[in-house]
Amino acid sequence: MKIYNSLTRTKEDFIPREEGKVSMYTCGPTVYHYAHIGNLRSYIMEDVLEKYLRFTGLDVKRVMNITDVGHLTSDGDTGDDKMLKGAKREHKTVMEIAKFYTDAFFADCAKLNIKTPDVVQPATGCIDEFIKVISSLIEKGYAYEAGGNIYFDTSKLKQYYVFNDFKEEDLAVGVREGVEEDSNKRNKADFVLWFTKSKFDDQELKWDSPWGVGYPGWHIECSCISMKYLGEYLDIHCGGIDNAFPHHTNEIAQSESYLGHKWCNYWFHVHHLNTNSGKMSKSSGEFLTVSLLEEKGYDPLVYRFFCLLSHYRKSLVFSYENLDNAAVSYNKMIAKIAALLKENGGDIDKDAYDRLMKNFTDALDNDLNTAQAITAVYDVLRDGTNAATKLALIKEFDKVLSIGLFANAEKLNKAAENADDDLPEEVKKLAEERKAARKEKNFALADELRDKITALGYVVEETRQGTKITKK
RNA sequence: GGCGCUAUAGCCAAGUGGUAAGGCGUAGGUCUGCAACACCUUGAUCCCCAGUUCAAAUCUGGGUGGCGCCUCCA
Repeated sequence: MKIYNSLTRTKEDFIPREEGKVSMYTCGPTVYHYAHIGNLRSYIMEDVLEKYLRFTGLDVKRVMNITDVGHLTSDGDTGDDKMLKGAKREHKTVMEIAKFYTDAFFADCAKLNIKTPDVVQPATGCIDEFIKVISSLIEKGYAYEAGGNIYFDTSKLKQYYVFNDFKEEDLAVGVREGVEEDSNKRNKADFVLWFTKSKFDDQELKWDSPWGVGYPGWHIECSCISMKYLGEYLDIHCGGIDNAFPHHTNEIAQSESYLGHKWCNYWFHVHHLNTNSGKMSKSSGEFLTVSLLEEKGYDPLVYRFFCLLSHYRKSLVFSYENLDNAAVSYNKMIAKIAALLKENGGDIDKDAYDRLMKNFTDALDNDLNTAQAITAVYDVLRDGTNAATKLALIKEFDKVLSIGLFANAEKLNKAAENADDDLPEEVKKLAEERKAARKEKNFALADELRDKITALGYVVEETRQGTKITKK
């Protein structure tokens, strides 16, 4: 499989360090609010990556952190603590907030068929590891104390900017409103490993450390949690593109300084979901969550399908028009599969199976081209081979795509079978009358009766199998 | 200001040097009392300019537009 590596900025053959095994790390959510569907795009694409690696026979171990320690809006002693802000907003303790939104996050993932990683580790459970690594970095001369906080000294590195060709003097510090430069730093790019000074007197989560009571910086948790569960070497690190700098850059700085050797070989970055006005964020525009989409009548899997329709390294624009487009395509696809399920029968045609399977694997082997993989599903549906072969392929595809191709098609068929049973007596009666009217070719009456049924909230359609009445 | 990504039909989108996949929509048709469904048919020389090449949407250089990052962000 070829995969684009942000570190080398080229597509490379993916070769795990240990044959047959893959260690994979994902930056998890900060649990101070619901995840919006832009956040979830990354997790969907990473889920496809993980499942495809497994599909090709690799044994994947995937670890994800949960950020339940407050992040400041800047390394300077300014801004707000996100966890604390969330807690205040909802009159709960920080730990209650973390628990609530962690559960909410995994509930959303479940609706989107995102597999829970093998290890999920909240940052607050690894304070000892953080202290151990920070102590070692100080010993090795990569970190220093200033103004009560511990900072990483980026001037000690041969190359700090690994993903971008930033020049230190060109960095616009404080480019955002409300972000001030921290005068304790020796170098512009230095970052905090451990805080003891905070303007938040009521900071709930604090731990004792060799440097005083405080809490960890933003970046240290991912390095430590990864090393704790996956060891000194990592095959793939995933995350949103906005984390490439500074978060991932800092992770590399810390981890490699601590380990004394290269840490992670492949960096997989998912690009953003945008709205017409730019990047989707929690602070501006409509706050789009999975629950909101459900309220509006969309199956969460339609959103997953929508994401799969585009490449993970391209920014994707979300609009209801585009989602509707995806929903129509998705439902038609499901309907076709439902029809195949009724045919079934026949033996699997090995040649056709291999040929059509190749379309699918070729697509995903090429830097996880999911749009092409969806086309491979259409290739199957359109092909002249028998239903058994098609269904076998689709079942395999969906192990990776996870868009409920089989499950929803079966559901559709079952719903069609039981449709009549669920109808209210009133509707059934009108339907019988209409059937009789049609038989007598009294179409005026039939149309009148159809209008009555429609008025009760049902849709009447003549299919090739007979009259179908469904709830609107 | 610096750095990075990107630009394909009405919309979404693939394409990684050999003459533009697929999906949605549109229009026309077949079928059925009508409608819907289904099925068939229907569309672009690829932002602009220059260059390399027998050959470029695909490579190079220069523009222009969009998006992102530059210490909250997936």
